[in-house]
Amino acid sequence: MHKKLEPTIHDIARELKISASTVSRALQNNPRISQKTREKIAITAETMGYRPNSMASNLRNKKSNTIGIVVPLINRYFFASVISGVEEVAFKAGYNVVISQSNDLYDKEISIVHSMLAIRVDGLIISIAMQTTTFDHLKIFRKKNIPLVFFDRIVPEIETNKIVVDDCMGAFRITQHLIDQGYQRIGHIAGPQNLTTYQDRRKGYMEALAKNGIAYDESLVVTNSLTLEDGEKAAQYFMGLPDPPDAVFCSNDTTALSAMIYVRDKGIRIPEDFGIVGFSNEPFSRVVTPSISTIAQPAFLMGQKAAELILNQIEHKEKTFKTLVLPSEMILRESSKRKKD
Amino acid sequence: MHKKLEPTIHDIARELKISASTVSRALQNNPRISQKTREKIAITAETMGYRPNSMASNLRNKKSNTIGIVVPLINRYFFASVISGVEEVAFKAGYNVVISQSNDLYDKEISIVHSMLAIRVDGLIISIAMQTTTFDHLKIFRKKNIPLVFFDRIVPEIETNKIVVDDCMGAFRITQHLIDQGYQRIGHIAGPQNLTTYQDRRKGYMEALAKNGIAYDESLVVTNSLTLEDGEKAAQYFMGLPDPPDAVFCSNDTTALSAMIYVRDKGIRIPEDFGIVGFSNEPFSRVVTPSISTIAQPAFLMGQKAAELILNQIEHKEKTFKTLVLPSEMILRESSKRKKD
DNA sequence: TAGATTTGTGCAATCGATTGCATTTTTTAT
DNA sequence: ATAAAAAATGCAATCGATTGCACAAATCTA
Repeated sequence: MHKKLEPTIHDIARELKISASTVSRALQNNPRISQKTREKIAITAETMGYRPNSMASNLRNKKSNTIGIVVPLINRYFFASVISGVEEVAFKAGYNVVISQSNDLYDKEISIVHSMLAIRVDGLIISIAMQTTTFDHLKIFRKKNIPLVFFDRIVPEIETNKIVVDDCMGAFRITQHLIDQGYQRIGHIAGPQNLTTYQDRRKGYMEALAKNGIAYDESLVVTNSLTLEDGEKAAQYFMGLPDPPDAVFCSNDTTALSAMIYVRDKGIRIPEDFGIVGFSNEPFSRVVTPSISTIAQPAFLMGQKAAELILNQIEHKEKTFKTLVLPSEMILRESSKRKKD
Repeated sequence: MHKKLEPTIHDIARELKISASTVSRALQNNPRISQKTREKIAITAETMGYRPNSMASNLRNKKSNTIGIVVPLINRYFFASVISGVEEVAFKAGYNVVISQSNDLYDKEISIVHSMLAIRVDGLIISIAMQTTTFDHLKIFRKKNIPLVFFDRIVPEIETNKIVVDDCMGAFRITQHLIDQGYQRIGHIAGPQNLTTYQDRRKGYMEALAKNGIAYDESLVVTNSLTLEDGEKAAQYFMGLPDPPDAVFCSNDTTALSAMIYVRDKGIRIPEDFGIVGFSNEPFSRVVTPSISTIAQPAFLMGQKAAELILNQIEHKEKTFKTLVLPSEMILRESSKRKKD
């Protein structure tokens, strides 16, 4: 017995002694095909185990039914959650989701983006790599008019849909919280300043200081890549200052954690003697001791919204671009609450 | 000016006044085309911004260059890491990765798997849903001879490539560790027993008891879905027993964590009065207080291996199936080390 | 220089589904 | 019963890349 191939509409047509066009139309429930034939075809298709070949219809329709998503790292909780949200919405709408990760490398990002173009994704959702500072590879999408959505790490100079959380406001509020708790000298661990995300967090920090009449002290701001090691080094730097800070706002929870461990191991009490807050609400920040105050970003929602935006562009040919700013939520925990309420 | 379409090989052919076949061959570096023509074509393709339409070639070649991956939940660290590993290997090999999540629901899994068939994935990598107990939707792959790889949550009755960690051994060793630490009555929080993963962890636990001449006490084993709440409830149950255990081996870190918090909040000292160990090495287990002893699974490696297996099947038409058992690693932390070494 | 090779290109069919237009069949009106 | 209108179906081209085979051009042989 030779290999059994997948049945096609032609096989169904032959079986029923009708034309392939009729089969095609019937399967799409085209009203021009009589009810009777449609049912007959549906049944035959079912019994023959027919499944439409999407490569063929995609080719003909010039539509891949695929959404691409590019993130720095898939196994980062925030990004994984965004992907999860995208998948949920896309799947319901009948789209497939192709993923790839840049590992925060510029060259890989370029390579990925080109591959996404090659497979003719109907739209691309992307959060750019830390390394990325030029954007020709993304401008192609605008030129070719392929829907493009940036999330979290956006590119201001490209006009398209964008979704961010209110980084500035989040940073402002949590810095204000530190001030409210009576901390006097507040340091900041800032992330790469080529990313608006981290620019904004820094801005929120500075605005909170300004609003409370606290002078901005550049020596209290450390800029790095926000790894565990970076957090520890920053903490070490802070503690070595002649007049060290008594609290620090970290641009992510990872550095908040390693800084906290460093400070704690120095025998400094948290939050009594030193306050720490992070950003992102990583799962661990809730369960470490002391638990870390932070800003929660609605990652899953962000993914859903990103998918909705891109689907609108794809299907309704929405022409206007918006920038969604999703609200962040301040979550206060042990690491910064030294006042009793 | 009307819409500028993507150039095709026909456009290149027209431009150079040659045939599309020649262009096609030249772009594939077919030696039958002269060096000179090949270069000419390469240059024209470049200047025209030509990108092969993969839908067209996929259709013709009956190959989608796509690997599907189905996991219960994308934003679970373990699964996200596996996906990350798959993506890395697949991308290097020129394959795209399409993802979908079952949310541990049987019906969604079926729906996803059918959609993967519809887009004609060249292979599927899957970890089945907790709910899944019948497997017709997966047997289709065997029938149609589409490469299939199970990882972590496998289906024993389907003969194909599989990758697991040594759950039984991991469970055995960490239970043995508890015994070595002098714990006498060791409980177990078991996961859904329709999954081999959790069967094996339970088996390892029982074997360790047996080896040490400890009678198996059914009242010390709780089976549930391993959520945070389940862990807390289990702990509550254990502590309410007339003769409660003095240690517990939890089938995942999530229940280990919530059980630990419950026990700790009861004022019981960990590890002095009560030992806790988990499974999976979730990122948080290292940073909570006390840190949780656990079994690390090489998730990223698992993803890489899964991709390699499936690529071998796809490209070299490898006929034999193997079951890779990756070694797990025992990571001892504060929650179970009460003896000084 | 004619004939045999080798090398380079092109023709046309193919992959499977879709669709404008033409054609056939059925229904309705007169 | 017959023309006109409506409904159902089929033909053939198309989407873009690939490839077996045929044919043409260049090179070699005697």
